[in-house]
Amino acid sequence: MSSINYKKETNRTDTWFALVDCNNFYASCERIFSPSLEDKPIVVLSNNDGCIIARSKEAKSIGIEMGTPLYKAKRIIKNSNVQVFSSNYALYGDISRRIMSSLSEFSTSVEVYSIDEAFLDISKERKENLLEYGSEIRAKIKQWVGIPVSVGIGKTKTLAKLANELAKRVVTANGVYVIHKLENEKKSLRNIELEDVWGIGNRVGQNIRSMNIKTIFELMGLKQQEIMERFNVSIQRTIFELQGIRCIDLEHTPTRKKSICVSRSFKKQISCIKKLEEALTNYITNAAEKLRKNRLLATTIVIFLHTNPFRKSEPQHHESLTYHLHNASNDTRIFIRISFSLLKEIFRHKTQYHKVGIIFLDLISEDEYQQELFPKIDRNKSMKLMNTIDSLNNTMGRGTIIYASEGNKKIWRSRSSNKSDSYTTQWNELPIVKAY
DNA sequence: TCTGGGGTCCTAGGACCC
DNA sequence: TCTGGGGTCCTAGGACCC
Repeated sequence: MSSINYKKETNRTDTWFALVDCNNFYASCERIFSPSLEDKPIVVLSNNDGCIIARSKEAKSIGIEMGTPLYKAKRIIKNSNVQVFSSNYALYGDISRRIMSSLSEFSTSVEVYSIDEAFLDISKERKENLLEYGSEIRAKIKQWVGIPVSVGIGKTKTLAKLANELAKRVVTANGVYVIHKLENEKKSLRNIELEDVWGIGNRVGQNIRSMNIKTIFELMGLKQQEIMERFNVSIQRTIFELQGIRCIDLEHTPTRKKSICVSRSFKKQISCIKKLEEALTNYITNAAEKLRKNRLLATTIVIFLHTNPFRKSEPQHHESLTYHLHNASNDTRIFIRISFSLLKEIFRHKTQYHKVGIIFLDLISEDEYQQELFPKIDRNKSMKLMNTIDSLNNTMGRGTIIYASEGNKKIWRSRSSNKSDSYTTQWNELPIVKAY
């Protein structure tokens, strides 16, 4: 059994982390510019209008479950007049950026953990009244950006996460909860399951239960030796963190990406390789743009395709192919050329495909690039061209310059039948205010 | 008819090397 | 009669997260 480097003795005891989590983030974003939606049930759909991935409080309370396919919820949506939105990542991403930059007012150490969550190290800022500080954060974000957030505070990231769960569930908490010592929280944790702990999913939860450990308290009450013997490092870390022993630090600088993936399901199944190439061109264009934005080069590319796994009666095909480049690159043209030949190898005729995608792996920084001895492509020219295309697409709008192999019919486009405007990122979609 | 997308980390097992 | 041991790297798959 491997073990972790856990340092009880050297562990700073005066650390306080806050986890700020936006409530029903996507649904709340939709409300900022449509105040009439306040108090109404809202759901937001995944790409291709497939599943429900965000629900307002009202939508949750009428029993709409996370991840439900839209078609299964049609009836309740109609009966309860639920407002349905296709996902609008331009809007959510921009609102997220505003929140994260606001949070830097409250701590010099902010880790942006996801689009709607951030960890703050608030040890220095305000130790004497944590609850008050949490409330201040909550009030200011609502005032400045218009998004309701919950704040959980604890001595480790795992405890801050758990506190955040309580901030949402404990009625009297008003969206802010501080865990000083987990031992004292028996009452409020009554309805919290093992799986509600950050790092414990369904599988691990089941395993732990099968060891006859049923509650968070039993789990955190284990002796060190027992923990080391019975669990792998990930779970060891989680348990120590519950005990207030810090094992997971704040990540101050965003770590360099290790992979970049772009893939989408199609509106309709596709059996023609030409159409797959068109879709793939579009995904590669996006993925390569991400590479360049992060000043990265890819050394390995993987392309994959598959049929619709839910259509069990139809022949299934699920395959991927990997290619290692001699020289790392971020030139879209090179990726398109290679991908097309990979696609030809795995494509099967008379098969109804549902999705293709590309993954870039083994990413290196542009600064680490080693010049080829006999380059086939002039790298300076390539960089100039890519930069020009990127800047045109940035300033004039996405899709101003596209690659010919993307085609113009775009029958592979994902469904997005009810998307709100990109109020804050597109000049022509600015909200209009009428004053009478 | 209709079921998302994008990541990270850990582990076990095999290949390979000396 | 007798056929080691230890280390590293790679990969696939599992589990987790949002």
